[in-house]
Amino acid sequence: MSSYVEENYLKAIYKLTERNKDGAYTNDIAYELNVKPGTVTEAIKKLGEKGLINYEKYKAVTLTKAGKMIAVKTIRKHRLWEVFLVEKLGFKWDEIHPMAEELEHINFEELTERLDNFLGHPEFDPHGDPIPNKDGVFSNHKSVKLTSIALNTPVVMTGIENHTTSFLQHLDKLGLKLGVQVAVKEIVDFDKSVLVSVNGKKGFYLSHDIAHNILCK
Amino acid sequence: MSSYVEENYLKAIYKLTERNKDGAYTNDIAYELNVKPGTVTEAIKKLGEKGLINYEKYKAVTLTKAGKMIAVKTIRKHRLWEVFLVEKLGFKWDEIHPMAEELEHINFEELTERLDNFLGHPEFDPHGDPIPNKDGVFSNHKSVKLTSIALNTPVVMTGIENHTTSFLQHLDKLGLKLGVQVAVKEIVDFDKSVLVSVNGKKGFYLSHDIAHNILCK
DNA sequence: TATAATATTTAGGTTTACCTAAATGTATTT
DNA sequence: AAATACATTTAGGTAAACCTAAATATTATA
Ligand SMILES: [Mn+2]
Ligand SMILES: [Mn+2]
Ligand SMILES: [Mn+2]
Ligand SMILES: [Mn+2]
Repeated sequence: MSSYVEENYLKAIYKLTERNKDGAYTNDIAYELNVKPGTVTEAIKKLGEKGLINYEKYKAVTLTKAGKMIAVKTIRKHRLWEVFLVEKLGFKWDEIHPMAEELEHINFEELTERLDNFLGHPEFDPHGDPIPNKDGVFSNHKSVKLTSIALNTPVVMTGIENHTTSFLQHLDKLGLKLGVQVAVKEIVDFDKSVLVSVNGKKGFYLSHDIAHNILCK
Repeated sequence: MSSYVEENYLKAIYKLTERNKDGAYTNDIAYELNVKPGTVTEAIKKLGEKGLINYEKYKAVTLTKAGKMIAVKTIRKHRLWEVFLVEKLGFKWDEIHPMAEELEHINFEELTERLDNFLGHPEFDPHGDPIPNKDGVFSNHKSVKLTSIALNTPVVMTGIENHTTSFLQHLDKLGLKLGVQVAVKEIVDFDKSVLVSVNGKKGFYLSHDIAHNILCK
């Protein structure tokens, strides 16, 4: 299996396992990678034989230590390139993901480490997601959803839980970017929408759905 | 045909056609890409159908306008990434080619143009090769081989005609890098080796073979 | 101009990564 | 516990990009 395809399977399994501790299901992997379930069965059997995942027929799969390392290193490359695209080339945070999806498969350790150095060893990517170090260790963020912040308690926006272009662009329009100070002024009883202030200034209402996808500290 | 493979065929044909104006031969393309001649025949037929090359059975192939554009754009990406790797990440000129071979296939026009801008619109790559602009136009260098420079005429080293690691590393060892001033002090009758001075200082002898691969202006 | 040498193509295979659709296994609901 | 729904696997195919080896063209040489 080409490293391109292999890395994408392992990354998908990693992502799904973060949510579902049991492991990743065939159908979910298929959905994540835009392929059909039969294709996934074939692929995960091979990854199992390679010792990269734990595969048992009809069971959810999990990553082995080796598989997890490849997944995490791919995430590291992805996020470092995203930092490069934003910090050095001036792209916006909603434009970078497709490029990083390709760049993450360029495998030269020396390139990754020099890039990391060039960028000043960033700890988080432009979406606030942590960048694992070269040994695969993540620095822990401990952020919480905006929907669980107490009233009138100022916090800093540190991340997001939805990475769609439309969500990112909407946040831009509202001036909600990483680092801004946010405070919840009111929780609307009717629909759980929240009134927020941004950097002290009088703010606006956010739907529960939006607030739920904003992370703060 | 994947853009990765397609770009490599077109690039190889471009390179071979630069030398052999008739076009590129099946066997030469095969050698260039490390594949077997039968594989090339199959590939060039498809590229012909796509309108990227002019293919006639048993004849050398040439690039169409469309094919040439893809080849040149691939070369542009390759050389821009090489500048990045040297200027920004601090790699040496003998380390960068394999990485650029991968990076050149990342196809996002906006990425290429922003990279170009970030690098200050370089005209030449770290090996002295010209970087075509986004319309595929090369700036002309007009350099000549060190073997055809008149005695005691100081010139500037601007390029090389051999890109092997061993050649590059040898030049490094001799202090022969792009931009140095070189003068031919003597041409040895016996073996056509040349005595050169470098940046005014007393120099050393270079075999004809080495001198022949050094370009000056 | 035959013959030999060399280049190119063709024929028949393989592997990878995908597909559809049928078969089978697992889970949920009556 | 059957029946039904849903998930997963299997079976059989395809297309891309490679291979080897045989067949055929072209080119060079005797
Ligand atoms: Mn991303
Ligand atoms: Mn990100
Ligand atoms: Mn190169
Ligand atoms: Mn170069």
